Amino acid sequence: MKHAPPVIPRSFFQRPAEQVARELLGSLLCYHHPTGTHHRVRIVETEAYVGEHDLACHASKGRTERTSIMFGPAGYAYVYLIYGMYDLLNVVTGQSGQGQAVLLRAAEPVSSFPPSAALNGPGKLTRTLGITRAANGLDLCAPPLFFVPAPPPRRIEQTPRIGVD
DNA sequence: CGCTGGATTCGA
DNA sequence: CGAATCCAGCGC
Repeated sequence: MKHAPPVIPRSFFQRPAEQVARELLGSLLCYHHPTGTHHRVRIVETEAYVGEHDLACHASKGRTERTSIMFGPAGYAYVYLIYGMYDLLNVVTGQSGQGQAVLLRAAEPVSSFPPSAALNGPGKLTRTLGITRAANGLDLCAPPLFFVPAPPPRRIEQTPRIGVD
């Protein structure tokens, strides 16, 4: 017998960042931490960074060592350190060479989390899950870090860009 | 090789 | 509103 693997396939990410950002809402993010613990959270906020013509996108400054992952194939993690204290987690989207990515801005607990667990912010999300730049370049279509399909929220809000001019 | 600023968060 | 704190990117 066959069970459809409960993992969002790479083809899902090989589409425009804006669309992926929207449809990723409600999905579950699973992370098997090296220490053995594993987390499951529900994605509730994302933001699209649409390649070289998007001035807010790191890829717009040209392809460099750091941003090269964003120009690679979709479905991989682009994690980088911001302001020296927070790691932000992105998913590469679109086709190779476009430099698109979707930033995971916030989530909410699915399984039992300590009360102190804060997931409401791109920096706090990665801090709580224990994701660091060591996860940069990871394949997000297979363990230890992957997404599971789940019903989307009833209502989707769209707000202006956050944290950039 | 030194300087600068950033997709954030917290506290006053 | 400003500080905390790291390092990629760029200029000399």
